[in-house]
Order: sequence, then structure tokens, then C-alpha cells
Amino acid sequence: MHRSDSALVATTAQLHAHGYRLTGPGRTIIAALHGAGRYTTARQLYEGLRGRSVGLASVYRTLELLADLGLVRRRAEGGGETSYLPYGAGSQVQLTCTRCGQVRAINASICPTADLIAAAEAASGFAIERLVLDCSGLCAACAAGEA
Amino acid sequence: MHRSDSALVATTAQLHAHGYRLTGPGRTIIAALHGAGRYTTARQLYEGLRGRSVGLASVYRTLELLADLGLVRRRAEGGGETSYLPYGAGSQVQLTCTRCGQVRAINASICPTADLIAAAEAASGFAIERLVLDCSGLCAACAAGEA
DNA sequence: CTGGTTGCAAAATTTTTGCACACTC
DNA sequence: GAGTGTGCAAAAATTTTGCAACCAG
Repeated sequence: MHRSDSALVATTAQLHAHGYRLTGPGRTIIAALHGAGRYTTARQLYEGLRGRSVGLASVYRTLELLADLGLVRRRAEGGGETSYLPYGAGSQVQLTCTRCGQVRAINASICPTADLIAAAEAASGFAIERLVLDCSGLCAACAAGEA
Repeated sequence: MHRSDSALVATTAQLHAHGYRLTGPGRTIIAALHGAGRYTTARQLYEGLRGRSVGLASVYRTLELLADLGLVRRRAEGGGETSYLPYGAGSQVQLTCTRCGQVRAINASICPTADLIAAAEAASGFAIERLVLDCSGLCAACAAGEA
């Protein structure tokens, strides 16, 4: 849990730096999102927080705010629901298991991303600000349990 | 337009190979999606096809089908709408302009993706099936016109 | 012919908004 | 204290579904 804890602290620090206030419910929502460790929908967060009197609207408002600040990544699954995952601190290499939906981030330093950025900029004329590498396939556990 | 034409042909071939029938409206929707050249929402496609008697439901059904077959990529923008972009034929390196929203695909062969896959598999235990590299920043035109 | 596909309109979901109150700064 | 964030419930928007007619194979 250390990794998500530090990401959580970084997120709240960013909010603070942008002049946003952070009350109890906001912290609860952000903590739940970071604790989930995988793409999560607003409704899933809301259900997980039942009994703590957090409104669904606040979940949406918080997620949208984080997304606008670039702290969280949005994804469209089937079924018309949007799900969210915090950007790991500095690591933009994500692996998604096509079977169980687990998302894992690995350290970007194992990949020559600087070369990638240079090559992509040369080929396109873009000024690249962020690079995200998405890999999908079967995680070790799902591959082992395959029929 | 040659590039999107061939991608369009590949898409219809895939549908055919999977046993799906393709009627006039279906072709119209798929052609419009490929012609757009950027992430497009169901409603945008529908509006662009006004007068050709294509129903919004068919747009949704077609997009969902393509997404399930892995021929199209889903994205969640702000505002709760899902938008779609065809996967280029074999090229999984996409650049998105954060200002104008243009999406451009560059050839994957300029990047050492084989090394990336090997490194990521070793680090994670995943059996990687697809790799998508997303870069975001300013395209050349937007960078030039910057205030 | 057979069975998947479509348009239309209704239904179900998801997301946003208005407002009084609580709480942070 | 001043002003932002919140919960609740209503409203808006997005997406799905039912059904008869249509069309591809």
C-alpha cells in the first residue's frame, strides 16, 4: 500500500497547489480511488462508501476535477460507464489484463521512453508532453488458470 | 484518404470474417467513422448523417460491435460521452493534440516496440497481446499558433 | 427463404445541476 | 467570517431495448 499512499499524498498536494479545498468526503473519495488499484466507476466508489454519507454527485464532481487536472485517467468501458484510474507518480506504463481487468503499472525506467519520444516528435512535429504506454494481454495468474 | 480507405476495407473484412452482415446503414456509419480521422462520438456521427435516414441506435450498435471486436478504440472525454477511433492497420502509436483534439497515428516501425514488449513482459509476467503508445502534446499547427 | 440489421420511440442508465447547509482556510 | 465543497433530489443527457419491416447471404 505504500505506493498508492504516496500517490494519494501527491494528488492531495496537487489539489492544494491549485487552490482547491479538501474536506472529509473529498479525501474519502480520493483515498478509495487510490486504494482500488484498478479502473473504477463512480458508482462503484459510491457503493463502496455506503454508510459514510458521501453523495454520488460528490463522487462525480471529484473525479471530474481530478481528470481535468490530469491526475487521473478516464476510460470508457462497454456499457456506457466511465471509469477512472490515478496516474501513477511518473510511471506511464500500464498493463491491463483482458480477462480479469487488473491494471498494473510498471516502472517506466525499464523502457527507452526518451528515444520513443524523440522518434515520435521527429516523425510527427508534435511537442510531446505526456507519454502513456498501454499494454493489454493476460496477467500471469489468468494465463496460468486458462482453460 | 488512401490510408483510411484501406483501414475501412480491413474493418469490413473483419466483420465479414466474424459472420456479421453488412447493410447500407452499417457501411455508411463505418465509412463516416473512418473518414472523420479523429475521435468521434455517436451523436456526432449521427448528426453528420442526417438526411440519410440512419438511426442513432444503429450508430451505437455499430460502434459497440466494432469495439467488442477490437477494431475500434473507446475513449471517455469530459461530459460523459464516449468517443471512438478506428485502430489504424497495425500502427498503434497515436499522438493526440491537447489543444485541437486532432489524433494522428504514426508508423510503429520507427519505435523499438519489440524491445518494449519483451521488457514489459519480463517485468510483469503478462503475456502481452496488444501495445498502444499514446502521446499527447501540441501538434505542429497548434504549437505555431500559440499565443 | 432465413435470420441478422435497422429506424423509431420508449425505457433504463448515467451524469449534471440547484440549493441550503457544513466546513475549510 | 467568506466562500468553497457537499448531500439530496430533480433534471438533463447518454445509451439501451422492443418490435415490425427490411435486406444480405
